[in-house]
Amino acid sequence: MHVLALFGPTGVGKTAVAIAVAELLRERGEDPVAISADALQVYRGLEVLTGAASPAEQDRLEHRLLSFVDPRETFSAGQFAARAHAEIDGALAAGRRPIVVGGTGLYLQAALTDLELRPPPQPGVRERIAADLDARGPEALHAELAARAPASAAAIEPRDRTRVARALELLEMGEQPAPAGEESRLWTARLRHPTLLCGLTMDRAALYERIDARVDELVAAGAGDEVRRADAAGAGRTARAALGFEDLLRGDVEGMKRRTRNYSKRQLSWLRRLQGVHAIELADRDPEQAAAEIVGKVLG
RNA sequence: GGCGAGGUAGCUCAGUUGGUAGAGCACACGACUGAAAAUCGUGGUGUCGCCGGUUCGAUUCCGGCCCUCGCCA
Repeated sequence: MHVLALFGPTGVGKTAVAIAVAELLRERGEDPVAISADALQVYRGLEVLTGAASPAEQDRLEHRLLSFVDPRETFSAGQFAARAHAEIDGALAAGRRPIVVGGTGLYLQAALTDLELRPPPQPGVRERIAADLDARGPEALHAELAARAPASAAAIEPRDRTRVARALELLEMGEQPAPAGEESRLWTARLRHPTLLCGLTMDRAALYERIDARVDELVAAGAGDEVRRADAAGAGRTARAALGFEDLLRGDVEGMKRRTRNYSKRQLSWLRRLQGVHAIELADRDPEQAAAEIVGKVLG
């Protein structure tokens, strides 16, 4: 049985499509299960802010890998990969159709492929480098990296704080940098299981309108309260990176909309880069029509 | 009506001692290996309010007009 993967930008309505696909699959006697590939919907207590499938939606289709991380904890693609592999393998072993649904490109690839990620940071190393980064700036650390590991530095932009820090971190741990270019497995077509990958797309102007409307809905549904509660409870660095987290603490709804639109565009860049994607244009169609195309033409 | 400040990119503004202008944001495209809803790279999109004067040349100096904001009537 093939894994089905649905990838698309935030606001495109992935959950509704996944549910509609699941209903068609049940008519064919299948037992589908959704496996979320989303870096922020993993946190407990941020379901409204992150637009996770609601309890009513989860009644219609079981969703895995939602709301299982304490927001005070930091989480990572590496931790996610192990969980996602276990969920997908478990579903297949049980004869269930895994529907990987997501918006986080790196998490989708982590779920579908064997990325061979470098080791996680040792305790204290990342904190020390972060402090150094704040004090001296990324370009100074990049220069240091260039002196100690020229090949590693050459693959990284001097102002790219995250990657400069990660490269130094690996260097101090005595690890090789992640492979780049041809060596990278990020864009490989070699997946862990036979997979049918659908890219959900929509006209840009329509997508941006939906995002703006969706942010208003999330705020009306209490996203601001969620964020204040998580903030008071000591939310960690990775959970605070959720779109709108810092914005809503400041009451900046427009800022959350802007960041969400920016993000959706980066997701579309990721989508175009993926190999073997079946493009599913949502345009003016409802989720049932899109689901019919996916089940009929793609799944066959 | 008087006084003052201002009109430059989609927005907020900088600037040009006179040689047709540039930042941030927005927007487009791209990168992406244990922070990825993160972090970055590339791209300037323009009747410099309008009309006239001076000048080889005016967005810049001068005059008039229009508009906006504030204060005073």
